[in-house]
Amino acid sequence: MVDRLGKIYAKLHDHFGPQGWWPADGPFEMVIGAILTQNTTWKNVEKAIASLKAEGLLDPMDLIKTGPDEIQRLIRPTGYFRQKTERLLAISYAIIDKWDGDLGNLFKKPASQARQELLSFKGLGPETVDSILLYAGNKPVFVVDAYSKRICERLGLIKTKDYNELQRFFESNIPVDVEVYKEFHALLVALGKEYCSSNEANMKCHLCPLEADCETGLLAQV
DNA sequence: GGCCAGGTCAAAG
DNA sequence: CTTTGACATGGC
Repeated sequence: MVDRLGKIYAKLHDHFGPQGWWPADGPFEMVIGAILTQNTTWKNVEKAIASLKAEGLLDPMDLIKTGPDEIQRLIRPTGYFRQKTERLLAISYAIIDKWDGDLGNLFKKPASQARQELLSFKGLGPETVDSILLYAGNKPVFVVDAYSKRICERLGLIKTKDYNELQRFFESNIPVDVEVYKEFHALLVALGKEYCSSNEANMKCHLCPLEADCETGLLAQV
């Protein structure tokens, strides 16, 4: 399985090229993006981040000085704007009075401890937290999302839908390397967006190895 | 108009 | 322990 995942990674990298994730100007902006992108297209997140940036609010201290109504208005395009505003404010307060104003202090801790601390926030689940650890903290933590689950299922790589089991599957079958983790996750999203929609009718089956005509597919000979 | 998007939580079954 | 509903906007 180590070998198969390695081949999948190589094929995806050949096909899509380097993804350069996460697109963010600094760790705090990355954290904001991780929260805002929950069940939402990145396109809408870009709008919201641009709005926050235009108001000079991409900083925990400036954010908490702003009224919730104003934040809700600025992030409206990302959906769930009331909940997400709460989450942005909660993490901002934590950065200031728990991590002394610097996310770097969180990332100095062992990954497992930082992970537990982040998971204790309401609204920060495993994917959001692991994205933060990997892309903002450069911790070797593999990020599992809806696409990686679906791709694993359709390729018959592993049956479980459990987050922790899927994460363990990837982490124990690819090299422990932050850059590889980042790139692999981003590549799985790229593949998923194009060829592995949740709606099977939208799948481009010529590239899906589970379909009959997939011999020439991207992953067919893996 | 219906379905989906780089999820998460609380309440049921 | 698994399933379901709520949260919400924008694009196709």
